[in-house]
Amino acid sequence: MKLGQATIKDIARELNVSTSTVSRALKDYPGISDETKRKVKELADKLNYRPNAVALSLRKSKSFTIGVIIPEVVHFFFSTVISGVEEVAFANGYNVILCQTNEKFSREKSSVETMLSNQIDGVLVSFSRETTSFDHFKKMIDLEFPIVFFDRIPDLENTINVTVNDYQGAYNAVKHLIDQGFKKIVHLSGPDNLTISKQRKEGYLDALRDSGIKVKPEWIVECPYGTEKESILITTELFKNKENRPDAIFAHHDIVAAGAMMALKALNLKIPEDVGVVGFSNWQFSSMIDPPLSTVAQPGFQIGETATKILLEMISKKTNMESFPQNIVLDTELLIRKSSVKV
Amino acid sequence: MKLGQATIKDIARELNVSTSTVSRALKDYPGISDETKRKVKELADKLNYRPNAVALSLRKSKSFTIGVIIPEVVHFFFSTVISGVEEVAFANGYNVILCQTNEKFSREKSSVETMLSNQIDGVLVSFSRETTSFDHFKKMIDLEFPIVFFDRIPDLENTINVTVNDYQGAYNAVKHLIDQGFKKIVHLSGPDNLTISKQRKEGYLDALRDSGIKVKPEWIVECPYGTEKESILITTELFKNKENRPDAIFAHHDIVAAGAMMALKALNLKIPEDVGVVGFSNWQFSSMIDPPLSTVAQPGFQIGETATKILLEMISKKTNMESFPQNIVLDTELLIRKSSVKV
DNA sequence: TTGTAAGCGTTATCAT
DNA sequence: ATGATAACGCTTACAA
Repeated sequence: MKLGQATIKDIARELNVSTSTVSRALKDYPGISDETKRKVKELADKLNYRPNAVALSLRKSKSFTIGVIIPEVVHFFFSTVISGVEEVAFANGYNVILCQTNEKFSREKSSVETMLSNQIDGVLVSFSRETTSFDHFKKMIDLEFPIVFFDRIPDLENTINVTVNDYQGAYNAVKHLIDQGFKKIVHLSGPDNLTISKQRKEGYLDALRDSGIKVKPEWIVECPYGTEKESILITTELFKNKENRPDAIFAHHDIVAAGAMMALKALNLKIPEDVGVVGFSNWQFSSMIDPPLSTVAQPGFQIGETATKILLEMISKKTNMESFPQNIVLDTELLIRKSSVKV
Repeated sequence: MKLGQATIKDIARELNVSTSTVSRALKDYPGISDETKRKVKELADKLNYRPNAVALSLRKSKSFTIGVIIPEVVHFFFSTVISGVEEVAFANGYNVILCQTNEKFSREKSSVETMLSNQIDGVLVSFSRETTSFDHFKKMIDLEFPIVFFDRIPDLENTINVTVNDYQGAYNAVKHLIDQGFKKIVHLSGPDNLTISKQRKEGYLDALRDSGIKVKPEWIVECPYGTEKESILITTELFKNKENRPDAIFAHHDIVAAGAMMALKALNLKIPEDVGVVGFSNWQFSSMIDPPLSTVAQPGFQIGETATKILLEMISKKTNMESFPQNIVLDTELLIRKSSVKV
């Protein structure tokens, strides 16, 4: 495309051979004289020849590019996943095209269109908060287009998903709070339509139930946006009255937990003496805040790696769809720090 | 590429017209009967026709794709920049291909090759910590390949760069520490080969000089990796002895500052009473740590937006190279929080 | 108003 | 050992 870029044709012309000869020489096909090979390669080198990946894509119906659709890059979790994706993709000669939806359904749909138009070989998806219809993904699946969902997975048949055990992670976190002697544990939950939110809520509920603690409905508050500000407002509301004040928080993720901690401090409540706090995701900052935040760590990098490995396998069709594990569930790890440990 | 994907040929065959007619009808070219247009569009719709972007790329020598080469996605600053890039690219119908170098020179070189092979229309670059030779970029520039550097800019002629005023940001930060009464201010600096590191160091030096403070050589310590751990080690070393102990830290970025704060706390030094701390970049966590960290905020999103806008202009050659501003320098903002304010 | 054909860069197939 | 040709999907002179 760049004016200066040499093509196979240029080499062929200059050497008075055919393009097929050049093509073959460059890839060491049998049946090309060493002499020719040498000349071709030398000239290619000199002209700084670089195969045109676009022409190859067209010819081979394969672009060596995978797409990633995620809500937002700036979320630590997602950027960690991308790192894992990039790593595996790069190691296998694949490029990564990135589309962030900013949690918008419309952007997600157009991202899917773009990706299909661009003949990408497969796609990794974690869908937006707004997404409730999955027709756009269904379409891809029906076309047998390689697609792997991670973190946020859809309610569809025959999808391949990579997640962490959100239920167990939440269960362990809440169990830990109970073990520490906390009894009135509220849950700042995530958007209701996401499976991860449901799973974490279930884990929370079951942990309380298993310990014989009756859950009050007002203990579960949805934080749909998951921002610090939202969390501060909600937490302040929950804790401002002395009577019946809860004594612990299990937050849907660390930003929400951090917001809650700020609100608690503003109310002059001590963490963990008055209120224990556990978050989810182990964001970069979680070990640095005061007190350090206990949290459920998700292996983001590993999620990215795993999802990409599976996707690349699907692409190269080493195996058929049926042989793929439908759901890969990775383990979380409860990191106990000061915010939840009674002294 | 997907077996199921309809092409212009399919439509042509089914409708008994030529492919050119279909092509023209689809894009409302003049000189096509309304009747034909209608039929073509209807069928296209029914077959779920989607133009093959790869074929278009090849034909037009234009891929509507830009590349981004950065050290690491997981850095809050870079992911913020990507957000800005994505936003502008998307709004203009461009895709974003992402390559992270993991701060490796070799990866950077191969990324450049990949991008060139893939006929991307332009590239945004913030190079790796290891990079000291710029031949690979020089090659692109000589080919008049559209390229915009941001944040980390090379020592090359005729490049277009988007940065923040690191010098001024650092100067303001250190001036602020001096105004607060701190006198023995150390600088935990960045990798020496990066312009940003040099600029920040200069700002630091000039601020001290302008206030008549003599800088001791041992006050400047390089933190090449910029990790929390590295910073903890270095800070502990710097502050463990009572005599001649410094009384403030200006860190090259917030992670380093956060590490320093952890080290100070471990030494039982109070922030900001005993030691004032200012960071750089306003990472997400900076307002949440204890005490909240004063820092120099960089407009990451805006850097991404600006760089991408310029790149797209270069691509569409609305203007010629000479008319481009060589250096866009955006302003930083000093965010004063508790970590640097003497009570 | 529509069709024909060439071409973007590459490779696979069939000749020679 | 090498060449000619068609094809991938699409656009665009040029012709009709």
